[in-house]
Amino acid sequence: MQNNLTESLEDYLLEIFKINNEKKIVRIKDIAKKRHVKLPSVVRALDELASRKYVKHEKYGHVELTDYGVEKAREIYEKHKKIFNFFHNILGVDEVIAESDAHKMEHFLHEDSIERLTNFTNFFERMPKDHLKIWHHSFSYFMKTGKYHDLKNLVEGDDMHKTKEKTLEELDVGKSCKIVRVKDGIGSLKSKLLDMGVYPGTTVKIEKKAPLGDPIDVKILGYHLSLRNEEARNIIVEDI
Amino acid sequence: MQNNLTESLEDYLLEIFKINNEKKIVRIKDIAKKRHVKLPSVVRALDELASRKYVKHEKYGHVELTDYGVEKAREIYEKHKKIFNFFHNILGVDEVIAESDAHKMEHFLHEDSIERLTNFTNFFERMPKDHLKIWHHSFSYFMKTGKYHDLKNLVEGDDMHKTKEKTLEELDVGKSCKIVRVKDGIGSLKSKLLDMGVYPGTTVKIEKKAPLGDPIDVKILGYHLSLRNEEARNIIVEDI
DNA sequence: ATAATAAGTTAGTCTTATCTAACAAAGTTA
DNA sequence: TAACTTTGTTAGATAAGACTAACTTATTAT
Repeated sequence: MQNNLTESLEDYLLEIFKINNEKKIVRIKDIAKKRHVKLPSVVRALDELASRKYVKHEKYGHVELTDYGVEKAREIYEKHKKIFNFFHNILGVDEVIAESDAHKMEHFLHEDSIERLTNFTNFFERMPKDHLKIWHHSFSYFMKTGKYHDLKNLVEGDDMHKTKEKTLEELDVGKSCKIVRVKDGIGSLKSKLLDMGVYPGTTVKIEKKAPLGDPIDVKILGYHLSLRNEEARNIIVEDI
Repeated sequence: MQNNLTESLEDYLLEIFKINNEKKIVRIKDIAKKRHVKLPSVVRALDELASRKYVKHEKYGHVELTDYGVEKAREIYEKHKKIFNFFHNILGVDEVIAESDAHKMEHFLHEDSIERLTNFTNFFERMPKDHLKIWHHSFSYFMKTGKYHDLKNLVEGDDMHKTKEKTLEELDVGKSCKIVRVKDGIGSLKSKLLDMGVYPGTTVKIEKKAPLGDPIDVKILGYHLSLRNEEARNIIVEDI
């Protein structure tokens, strides 16, 4: 009957909070399904949460969060989102992986670490496009070569536009373009695209892009596709 | 007798590895002290580790890592260092906090997340000083003001060291300030101002500012002047 | 060299978090 | 409304990881 929650109980609390925001009624079965546990485990956890005043739960009735419970759940949720955003939006970690990593970290990561992570995220997410482009370019150049571009060139844009050939990698979010050709680069990208019916001339739109990393979300022929930088680099495009 | 380690067992293994690198002999007591547990807990853990072939341990004798154990420990240690470096060296999280956060993360953080974190860390740690300075400046300016410096100004390095330097563009409506200098920027701004008798030291007041951009109405020496953003950006000012 | 102290071990307990099996209440359908 | 299905509960088991108490072996100091 102590008052601090274990990781497991925090997970239950958060799950209840999430279900509550989707459906009206929170059922034991739903919680069990989401947490991948059996019903009795949920019941046990609810007893614990109820004894600590985070939830109300009458036998055979539905589950309700107390105000205190909502507050706590929201706190955890905020942490989760901040951590997730950093790993997914900034670092470009795959959505599923970032979810699962953040889900663990949300329980213990020091608030100072989270704050700094958040500052970082904000810095990149609110950055004007031209700034962002330079950082992005500089980073991917570093990843490719281990070197750094001369900054003046970068800012003046010399380096970025001198080659006539534009690749999908360089395209900005929201922009559409036409595929010119696909280089035979990594793996089976070319055949993968051909299978999808993507030929020169097909229009591609950049949906999402992590500031300093993969992946790039694109839309082609109605499909959503997640490309790695190395892949996007092999797709030559032109403006429409 | 399964072969994958729990977080707790990984911690024991890592601790043995660390002690081994400091002292010759690894004693149960040392492990217990480092891990803040009692002796029997260590003995139990060692039994487990021994049954999985990570350590050798004869009754009442000292503890030794197998080659396999060293390999595994080193793996964990590497992860730890990478995560720690990011949080401490890049984000600037306090050493103790970063240690403890990394110590938790090292057990589960997905290798892709770690790789991206590491790339990021390398990108910053190997960055030439002038790049880094700009980056740093840009970030701290963002933290202070929520805004972004003009990149060209940053790269030209004119105002990098004087964090307090503000341009007229950044000043809020109603505020007054003193002109420090005018950069030779666009067109004939500098000479235009000189013609008006505007020299360093002259007081300027922002009269009006359109919500999302140009022009900026200022009052100098009794004149009303309408400046475009690009012009205002070249006028360095300081608070009075 | 032997008594005292330190270090290590064994056995058994506790807590957390899961599970299965058996039972009970709600809800649904014929 | 009675039978069936779904959902929820209770009781008891198991596993991990810690603990205390009691015991054994090693080390040290007189």
